[in-house]
Amino acid sequence: MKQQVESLVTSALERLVAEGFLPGEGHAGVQVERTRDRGHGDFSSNAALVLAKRAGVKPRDLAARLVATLPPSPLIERVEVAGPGFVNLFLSPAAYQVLVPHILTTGAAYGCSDFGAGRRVQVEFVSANPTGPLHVGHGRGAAYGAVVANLLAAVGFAVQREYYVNDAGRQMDILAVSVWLRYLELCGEETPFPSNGYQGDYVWDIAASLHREQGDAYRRAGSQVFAELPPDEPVGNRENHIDALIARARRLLGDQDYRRVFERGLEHLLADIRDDLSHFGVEYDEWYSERSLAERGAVEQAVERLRAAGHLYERDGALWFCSSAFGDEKDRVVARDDGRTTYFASDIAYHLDKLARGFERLIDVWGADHHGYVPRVQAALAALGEDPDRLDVLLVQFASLYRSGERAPMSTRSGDFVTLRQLRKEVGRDAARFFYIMRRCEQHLDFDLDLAKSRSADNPVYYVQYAHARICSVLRQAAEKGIAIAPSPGETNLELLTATHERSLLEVLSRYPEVIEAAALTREPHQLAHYLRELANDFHTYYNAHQFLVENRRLRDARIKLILATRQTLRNGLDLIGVSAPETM
RNA sequence: GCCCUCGUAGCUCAGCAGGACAGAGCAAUCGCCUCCUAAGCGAUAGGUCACAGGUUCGAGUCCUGUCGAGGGCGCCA
Repeated sequence: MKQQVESLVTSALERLVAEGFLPGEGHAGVQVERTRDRGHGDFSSNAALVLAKRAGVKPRDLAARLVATLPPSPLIERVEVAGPGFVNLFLSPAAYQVLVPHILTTGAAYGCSDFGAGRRVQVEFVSANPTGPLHVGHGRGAAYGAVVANLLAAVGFAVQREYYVNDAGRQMDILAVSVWLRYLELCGEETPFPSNGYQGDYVWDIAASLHREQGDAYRRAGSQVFAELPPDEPVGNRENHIDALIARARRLLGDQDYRRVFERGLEHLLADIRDDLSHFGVEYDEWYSERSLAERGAVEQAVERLRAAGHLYERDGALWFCSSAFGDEKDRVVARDDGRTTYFASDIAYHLDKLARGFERLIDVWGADHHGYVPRVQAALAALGEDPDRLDVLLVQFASLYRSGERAPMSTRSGDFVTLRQLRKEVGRDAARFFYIMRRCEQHLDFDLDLAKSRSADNPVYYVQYAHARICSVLRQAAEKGIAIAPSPGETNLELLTATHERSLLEVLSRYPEVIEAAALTREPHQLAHYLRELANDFHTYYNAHQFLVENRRLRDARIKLILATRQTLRNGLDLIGVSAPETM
């Protein structure tokens, strides 16, 4: 609807240019917008204000000229010049009458567009290390990334959803050692547990299943394991201690058995994460292995490309990338003095690989704690001749849980945290999804568990869902009374929708595609959440003000059509957010 | 110290890529079910948009600085 109005204004401007009344250039900043105030019409354009100076005319005179030039359209009832030179456009009732059959015939596709024209976009999100179950912080990234991906798909992009699996690297070794030590305990060995190890109960679970299936196959004497290791904290350095422990485990188990223990931990946690996300309504097209990059030699190649381009140098035995020449605040190491490449090197390779796979645009959803990492990745892309602007990093702030006003603890290493699974079980998937995306992502989120669980009007999830259920209920009533709920075709009877509440509901419904597009392009799912609340509100108000199942057959038909269109729009919006649209509550 | 994000009503937050008198939900006060689910609706009250400059016809929105909150600055991932 907005587009149609926009094109009217644009063609008027083009005519003024053709007539030599306006310069042909410099129309940037000209907008057609929804008005906030009904008194200002439905749409408003600032064109005269923006262009007056260049045209050498007073804004109001230009506005009058613009109004006179506007092509006639059945959409527009009247046009006014207002204030300093705004052009206010009032839509005709007919404009809204076509909307209802449009929504009903478009159905689930209402709000979708071809804006993206099938351009390929990749959204990578969550990508948590498989060293433990997902916690509530990951949940926010999951909900956010999933909805951003849904929104982009809705406006016509070819979206690929990807999870980057950090299955290489030291953290995974620490997990493997943690599992092994728990296993040794189950075998009856007396082994201290490193302060740096993963202490969660899930480590016991993995160790137990290993022990159940393999018996004592991986058993080694505790004294042998810890003989002459550098001391753990508080006496020594816990990093040195655990690194030595990893090396010892490798040596005592041999590469093959060590690998098996390692794989056991990885597979267990990955399966757990997949299952968890799947129940959360988050599905991926690709689980991309970091290890596979290294095994293919992609990391070496990336480093080689940097070297060939002359952006590497050696210092203190390590290999550095001069990222500071590309906007980073300091240079970064890509290969350590022992020759092992860093996580950063893998990440460069990974992003190059994404581009090589043909995505026009890359979206990474990261925790806000990684923000310092953004400039170096973009620096690497720039250094290799890629356009760093093709990578969009969206930083999601942490979420804190509040239960009866108290903040819930969060610490991955100690295993003392609320998991996404627990959250889902406690508040349900719908409430969790909705609450997670209610706030802008760069805003700290205080997740009120009591509110999310409350079955009351205070709870925005129920509020929106209730609007949907209420419509279904009305239709059930109608069916019970033997009233036909199949609406008449086309625009029949819609001219009867003249009440203020009906007009208002129609206006909100007509805005839905604009909301989807704006939310997708700005990557701001919260706009959709707010919109749905507004739509639900308008519906509830209407419900309270008018009876739908009235005696007058034609009016009843019109109203049923209107609430069917409302239900469809609510459904579509909830679906994008990943929240169910219940028929009863 | 340097960098990032944020600072709007008592509380939690919107404010649409600068626009016409600053919005919503809670909480507070007052109303509304012989009627399609009251998990609902209406009304009242409540704000120098942290502060100071600047850009602009026009600033909550853009720029600079100050103050305040959170986060980040490893040959960790």
